[in-house]
Amino acid sequence: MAVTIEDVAHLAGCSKTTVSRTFVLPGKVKEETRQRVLRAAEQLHYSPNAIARAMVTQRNYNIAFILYEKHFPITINPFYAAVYEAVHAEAERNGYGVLASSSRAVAQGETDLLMRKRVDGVIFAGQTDTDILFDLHAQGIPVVLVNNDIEGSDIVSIRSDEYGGTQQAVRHLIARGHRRIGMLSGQLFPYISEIRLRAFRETMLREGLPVDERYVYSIPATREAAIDTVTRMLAQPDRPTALFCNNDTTAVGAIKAALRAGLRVPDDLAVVGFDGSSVCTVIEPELTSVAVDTARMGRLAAASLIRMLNGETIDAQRVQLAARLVVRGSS
Amino acid sequence: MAVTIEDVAHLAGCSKTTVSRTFVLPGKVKEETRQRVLRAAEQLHYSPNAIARAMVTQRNYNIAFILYEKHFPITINPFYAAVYEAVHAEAERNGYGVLASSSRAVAQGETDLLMRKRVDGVIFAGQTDTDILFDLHAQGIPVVLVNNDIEGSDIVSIRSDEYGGTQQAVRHLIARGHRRIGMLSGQLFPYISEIRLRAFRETMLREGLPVDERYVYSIPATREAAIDTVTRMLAQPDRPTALFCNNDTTAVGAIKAALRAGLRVPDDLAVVGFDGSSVCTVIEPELTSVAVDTARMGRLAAASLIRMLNGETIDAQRVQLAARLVVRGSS
DNA sequence: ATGAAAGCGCTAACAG
DNA sequence: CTGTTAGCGCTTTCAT
Repeated sequence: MAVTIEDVAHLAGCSKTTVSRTFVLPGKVKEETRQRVLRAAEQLHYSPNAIARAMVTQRNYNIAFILYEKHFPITINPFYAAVYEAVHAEAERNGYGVLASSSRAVAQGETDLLMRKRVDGVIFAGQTDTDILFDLHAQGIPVVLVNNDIEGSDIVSIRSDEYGGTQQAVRHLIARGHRRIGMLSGQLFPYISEIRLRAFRETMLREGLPVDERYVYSIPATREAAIDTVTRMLAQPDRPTALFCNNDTTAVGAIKAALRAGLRVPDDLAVVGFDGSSVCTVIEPELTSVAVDTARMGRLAAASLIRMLNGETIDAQRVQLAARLVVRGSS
Repeated sequence: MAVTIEDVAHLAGCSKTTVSRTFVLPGKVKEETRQRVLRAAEQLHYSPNAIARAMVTQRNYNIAFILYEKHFPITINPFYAAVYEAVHAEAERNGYGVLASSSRAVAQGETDLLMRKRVDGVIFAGQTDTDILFDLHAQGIPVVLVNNDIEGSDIVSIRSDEYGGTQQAVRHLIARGHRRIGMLSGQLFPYISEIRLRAFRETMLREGLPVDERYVYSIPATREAAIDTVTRMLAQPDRPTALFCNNDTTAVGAIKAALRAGLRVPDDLAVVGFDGSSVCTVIEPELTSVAVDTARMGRLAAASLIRMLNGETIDAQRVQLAARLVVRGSS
């Protein structure tokens, strides 16, 4: 039914091997025969069967992008959506396809999804089941971590400067004259939440400002939870004049709560978010946010993985990307 | 290196065939041997190699999701992002992986991405190069269209009720007392834009209201273009009191323009969008929008494709989903 | 109920 | 520079 390498070989009057070579190692074929093969291939609308090729080369040019289930589906999370896009773009540029899935689907006996499909490598974004990680690692399947880090292991990881980003945000608010600054600590996965929270506390302290624990909220990282929390907070007489939120979604919730309470942003309440995701410019006033370079993060993750797939060595095992505060109307 | 079916056969003391059968046709294997094989497989951490399987069955349980380039990357477009998620979920539920790509990548000689990878079927979202479509169709590769329709062909398509949705939106504004209603016609792809524009005009007419052509804008479907356009519109003395926008992105732009001009939404300007995408609840006041059932759209597209892959027949070749106006604060 | 053999379409030694 | 041979790991007739 489908045209195979053999059909092309017949028409071009040569062996399968030569046809194969014209596609894989064009340099090793005489110009004349190469042309003949190419013409035959075109005439027959031949295109090499990647499955058959994968069968023998043991590589199928597909990688998996596994996102921590709480951030799934990808769409819902503007941050990881951006990372995914960058991964996808870099992968496609190198001839790789990307199979996306959630950590839950993977964990549910469907490690098979990874194993069966025989992806060449895997990118884990966000929290990760270490068992699966080591499983893959043991099987020699290259793995790259995004926004996570398994200490003590030699697994490649790409993260951003959580601490420095938070510091910039807090100092910015202080420079704007704020002294009572609260924090919305959305429950992202521990690794991230903890660093941002600690950075907040330490920076406040270092700048000589007290941290009022009544205004440090640990809440689910949803817009709804943020709206509820901030609405209640705004009813307090000595409420903060500024709020640092550990992601954009909760920051948007904070802005909405303030607007609904009839307050002005940033005059009555300044808000800063984290991630620099697409929602920053949807809300009005637009959200000041610590921008993580998600494009670079995804690109680097994919590029590193592909290098490993090619047997090349990785220069940096742990990469930390700079985070940069982008000031907009909300502060 | 990797454990194969043969290793399992040895350990279980049977032939490869029997091992294969325990996984594919468990009913055709004696309970006792089945157990023995299963135990051996588990012990060896065996998992069938999908590539080898694909090689012989000629199916690799991967489908492609091709999005019209102008809507790419998926992230950027909250509408198609939602469709993609639903496609992905339904596919995964059925053991299929999804390879996403843009129509541009596909068109650029890289039809191969589809051909080489030998996906079992393809979903095209938005505008489509008909040549590629017919190419695939000719090769017997099942295809499903989302938000598009090739008239006169027998290609399965899933769309939503553009006309009815628009009608609901316009009537809603009229019911709210608006008489001077403008329209922001973002340049989506022709098929969609035209229907929504025509529906707007016809509904206004039918309701006995004049369409002031000065306030029917055909603009790029971006937030920026919408902000520019609406900012200028608001400077007109006899400006509309309401605006129907043919997608949410431009509607958000309209709201932002009004707020920046110091106007109140919806009191000074009511805004209605189209799509019911995630941005509706990010902006404040939240956006009234014609909700397209993207979840169902994606699910149906994937389900239909998979049915075709299984050789089953499709009940409905052309499906039109109902659209429903969701009223929020912006009107 | 099970096994032997053939083959899916391709690449990779190894010769020539 | 080109061809021959031997698989990659699995499913599928066809026997038994």
